[in-house]
This record gives sequence, C-alpha cells and structure tokens, in this order.
Amino acid sequence: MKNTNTVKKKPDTPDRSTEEKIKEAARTVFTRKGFAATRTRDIAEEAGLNLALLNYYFRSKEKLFEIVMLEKMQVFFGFIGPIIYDESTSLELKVEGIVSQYIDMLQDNPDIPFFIMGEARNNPAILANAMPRKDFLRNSIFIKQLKERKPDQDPYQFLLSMLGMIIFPFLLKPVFQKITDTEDPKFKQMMKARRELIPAWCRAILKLK
Amino acid sequence: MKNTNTVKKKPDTPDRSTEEKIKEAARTVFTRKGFAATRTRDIAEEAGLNLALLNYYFRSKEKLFEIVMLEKMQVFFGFIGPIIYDESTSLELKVEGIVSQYIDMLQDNPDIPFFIMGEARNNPAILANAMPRKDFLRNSIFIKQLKERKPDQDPYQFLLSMLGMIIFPFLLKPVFQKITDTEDPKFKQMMKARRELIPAWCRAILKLK
DNA sequence: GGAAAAATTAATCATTTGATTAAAATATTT
DNA sequence: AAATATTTTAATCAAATGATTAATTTTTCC
Repeated sequence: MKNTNTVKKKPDTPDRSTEEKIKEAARTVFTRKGFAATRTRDIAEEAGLNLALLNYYFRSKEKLFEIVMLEKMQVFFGFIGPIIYDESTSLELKVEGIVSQYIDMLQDNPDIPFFIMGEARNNPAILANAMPRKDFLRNSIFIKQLKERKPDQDPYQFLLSMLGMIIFPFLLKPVFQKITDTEDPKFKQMMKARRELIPAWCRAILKLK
Repeated sequence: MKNTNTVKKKPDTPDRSTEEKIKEAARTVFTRKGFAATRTRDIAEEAGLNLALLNYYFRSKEKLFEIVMLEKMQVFFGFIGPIIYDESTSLELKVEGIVSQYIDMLQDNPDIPFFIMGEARNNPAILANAMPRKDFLRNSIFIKQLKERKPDQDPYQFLLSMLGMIIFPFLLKPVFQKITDTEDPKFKQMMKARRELIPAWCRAILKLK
C-alpha cells in the first residue's frame, strides 16, 4: 500500500536496499545536474528501478530533493563548527584545520559547492531549513580572533578570501581543465598541494599591516 | 516569412527592437536560471512578446542560448587578454588591473560566473567554440612573470587563488547574505573594498619565500 | 493606393515529465 | 497453506514545454 503523508509504516525487517538505492541515485543525479535539470526518470534509471517507486517511497521529486539537499548542507557546513568554536586553538591553526578538512571533503565531493550555491540561487526557500543559524558564524571564536587580529577590517573579508582560495578551484575545475589541459590526476595533485599553500598564504595575509 | 536555416534575409531598414528584445530577455533569463531551468515562455514573457517570435527570429532555444553564451564568454574572458599580454607592466600592476576590472565587471554582471561554470559542467560541448585557446593563458606574459617570480611553484596555483578571491564572493553571494544577514548595499561596498584588499594580499603572497 | 514581403498572433501539435492507478508479484503473518 | 500486507510493475494521465502552422496585421516598395 502506498505511504500516506501522515505516518510512515515500515515493516519490521524490510529490505531497505530499494529505498536506499533511490536515495543514492538521487544524490548522484541531483548533485551533478541540479534540481531543474534532473528528471525523475534519470534517477530511476540510475537506480535501476521502476519510476513509480520514487513516488512510492518518497512523496514527490521535491521531497526527495529536500532530503538530498539537507544531507549535502550537513556535509558542507557540518565540520567547521567544531573548528571555529574551538577556544584552545590559534587563528593560524584554525585556518590549517579548515583548509585541510575542506580540501579533503571536496576531493571526495567535488560537486557539492556548485550544487549548494546553485540551488541557493534558484530556490532560496529550500535552504532556509538546512542553512546554519544566523549567529553560527558571527558568534564563533574564529571571527572573534579575526577581529582581534585585524580590528579595522571586516573579518568576513578574510573569510571570503580563504574560502575562495579553497573552494573556487573546484568550481572552476571544468573550465580550468579545458583551458590549461590539466588531467584529473594532475588536478588532484594540485589541490593536494594547496593544503600547504593556502595556510601559508593566509599567514602572510594575516601578518600584513 | 519565416527565416530559413540557410540565408538570413533581413529587410533594409528593419525595426530591430523585437529581435533585440528577445536577445536581451534571453540574456536575463538564461543567465539567471541556466539553460535547463529556463522555459522559452519565460523569455517570451520577459520580453513581452509572443512565444512564436522566438522561433521566428532564432531557430530554437538552443540557438538562442548559444548566442547568449558566446556573448557572456566574451565578457568573462575578453578583457584579461590585453592585461596579461602587456609587456610593459609589472606583475603587481597586472594583478591590480585584473582585480579592479574583474570586480567592476562582476558588479555589473554578478550572474556571469555561475552561468558559465554551470553550463561548462552540464554541457561542455557548447563551450568549445567560445572558450579561449589552449595557449591563451600559457603563453601570456603574466604566466611568464609568475614563473620568474616563483620558479619552484606552479603559476596556476597563484592564479587560482587570485581568481578565487575575486570571483568566489559573487558565487557565494546568496548563501553569504543569508548566513551573515548582509544587505545588497553592504555587500556591494564590501566588494568595492576588495579592489584594494586583494592586490595587497596578492603582493604579500608574491613576496613570500 | 495596392501588391508583395515581413512581422505578429492565436491555436495547435508532439513530446517530455511528474505523478497516479490498478494489477501482479513478493513477502509476512497466522 | 491461506490470508493479509507490502512491494513492484506496466500502463496511463494531466500538465508543461518546445515547436509549428495558418491566419491576421503591419510594413515596404512600386
């Protein structure tokens, strides 16, 4: 029987693989092509399942999308909390942590930034739930330390640059590879090198003035 | 009579405004929503014209899109050529020029980077025509100067960071504004401030080691 | 002014796409 | 094993969408 929108009754020992297959396929296709360009048939095909099963397990394309989006936001924002709220580490150490963790994550999930920024543009409403709270950044130790170090500069200016250095290459990847004739292994190696380069550059920036 | 796909016959003194209205509307809608999420009806409505006129003046959604894409690539890559091939300016001066010109352009066309990178992902083929030649960057004076300054470092590492600092904030804009509660005027002012900040940061990075 | 050409419109078509349904297949329970 | 519940499938629907057509209006040119 079809799931209602009220209570989701699950059998005791279900073969979860079908539902999980759909989610996995949805992750892949949504993240690669975005909501608008993704057809439910793409997902069904990617999962190797009948189209109707998408609506059977999840109510609609939108609901399925929301689940994927929530997961991805978690991955994208999840790990910086512990770093930027750590009272015991220096600014420089925080930068190192953010850089290396972000680059590791992006090597595994290169489509995430584009996915999140794209949907944030097209459908700001859907982000409202998954987005970090307003004061998540503002109240962080990281921002406090930045203000102390550079009292006369907006701390978000540095943050934007640091994130730009980390994330932007992954966004530019298709264009960059085409223009510079860079193959995947070489690109990966470059990104790995940036784990050392970016913190060094940030230190130089923070020392200024 | 309808235009054929062979020769486009134009009257001598046509009122070009209809064709131009369509192109202008197509620029707006395509750039904001991307190819897949744009419906031809959106463009017709934006232009205040009958839907059939799109196919009358341009053959198809794809053809219209190609025109817009070509234009945008021109805007995005067009102005850096004269700067990076200038034999008479220093590395630092080139950085200043790139930063200020890019930020000016992005203030006027904030949707461009996302548009180009998005379509580069979804439809790499369509870029092939409009993309700069393989050696456009490699043979530039800018890259040569970077190699001289930092012989033991891939010059594209610096380039990626510089572009990241410039462009990334415009990509993150919707997310950033939501998280930090930054209104448009404040954001604009921040971007203006980066015209001075980024060159200073780049100088610090180039002085390293 | 009138014929020819060009531009515009409303109606319609064919395909795509998200969703639904009823029947069939499979699993679970008693 | 029968009965019941759950899962899966094939067929279909309704709306959306890119495109076309035939008729109408407007412009051009003699």
